Amino acid sequence: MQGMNFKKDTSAGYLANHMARLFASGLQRRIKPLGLSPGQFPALVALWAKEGRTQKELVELLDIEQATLANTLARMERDGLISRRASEEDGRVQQIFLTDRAKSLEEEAIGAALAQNAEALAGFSESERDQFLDYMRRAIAAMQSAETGSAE
Amino acid sequence: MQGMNFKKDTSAGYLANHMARLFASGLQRRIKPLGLSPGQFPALVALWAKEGRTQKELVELLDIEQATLANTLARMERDGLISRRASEEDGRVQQIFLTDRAKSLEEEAIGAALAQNAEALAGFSESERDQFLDYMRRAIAAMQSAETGSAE
DNA sequence: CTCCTATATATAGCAAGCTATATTTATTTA
DNA sequence: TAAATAAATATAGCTTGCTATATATAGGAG
Repeated sequence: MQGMNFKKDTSAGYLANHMARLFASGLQRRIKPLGLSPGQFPALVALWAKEGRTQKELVELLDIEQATLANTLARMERDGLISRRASEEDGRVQQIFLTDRAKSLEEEAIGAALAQNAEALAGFSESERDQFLDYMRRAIAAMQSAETGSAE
Repeated sequence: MQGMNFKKDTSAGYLANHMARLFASGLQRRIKPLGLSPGQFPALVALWAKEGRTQKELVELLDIEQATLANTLARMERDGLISRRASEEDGRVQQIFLTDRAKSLEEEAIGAALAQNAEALAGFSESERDQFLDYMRRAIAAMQSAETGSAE
C-alpha cells in the first residue's frame, strides 16, 4: 500500500506541535529582554501566587515531570530568580522563594504572556476563542484519560 | 499590583504546550515498538511520499529549522532509517533515501499517528474536529505573520 | 584565475521535555 | 532499635527544538 493518506496540515498532532512552538518562540521573544525564558513561566506564575512552595507542591500544580522541574528550578536559581531554604522539620524538603528581581517582573511578564495569547487569537471572536480553549481542554482530557486508561 | 489574573487553564499558550506534549508522548508510546520517535515523523512522511529529496527540500517542506533537521537526520541515519548519497553535480548536496526498514514501517507508523489523533479527538463530532483544526491553522497563521510582521 | 558572495550542510551550545535511576532523609515494621 | 520502605530531590542520559556560527563547495565579478 503506497502513499497512505497523511497530510501534515490535517493532522491534529502536527498542528498542535507547530502551534505550541510558535507560542513558545513568540513568548520567548517577548520575555527574553526581562531575562526570562518560557519554561520558567509556569513555576513563576505559581510562585507569584504563593511563595514558599516545595518542589513537590509545584509538580502537583504544573503539568510537568519532577525531573523537568528540578532542572528548571536549578536554572532559575542560577539566573537569580529563586532561592531555596531547607525545611527544618524535614531534611528532604526545600521551600522555594522568589528573589526581588523575580517579584519585580510579575507585571511585565504576565503582560507579555497575555500579549502573546492575544496575538495568536487576534482573528478570533470571543466565542471562537472560548470554544478553542474548550477544544484544547477536551483533547488534553481525552489524552490524559487514555494515558491512565484501561486495556487497549 | 499583586495577584495579576493569569490562570494556566485559560491561557491558550499553556494549553497548546500541554496538548502538544500529550500528542508527542502518546505518539511515542505507539511508535517506540517500531523503533521510531516522534521527531522523525515529519521527515519520514515527506520521504515516504518521495525519496531522494535533499535536506534543503525537506526544510522547505517541514516547519522546522535547518539545524534541527540536520540533527534529526543524523539520528535517523544512525538508527538505520535513511542513507545519504552525495550528488555528483553539486558537492554540497546530498540526496536522502529510505532504508528498506524505514519503507516497511510506513503503514504501521501512519496508523499509529492516525490512532493518536483519533484518541485526542475521540469526543469530537466531525464538525467540531474540522473547526478545531481550522482554529489551530488560524492561530498558526496569526503567529507566523506576526513573526515576519511590521512595526509593533 | 582570484576574490567575493551565496548556498548547503554541519556543529556548538543551550532550553525544556522525558524516562530511569541515584541519593538522602523519614517513617514503618519486624 | 535495625532493617525495610517510602518520600523528596537530584542526576544521567536522551530527544527535539532553537540561535548562532563554522565549513565546504559553487558561482559570479573583475
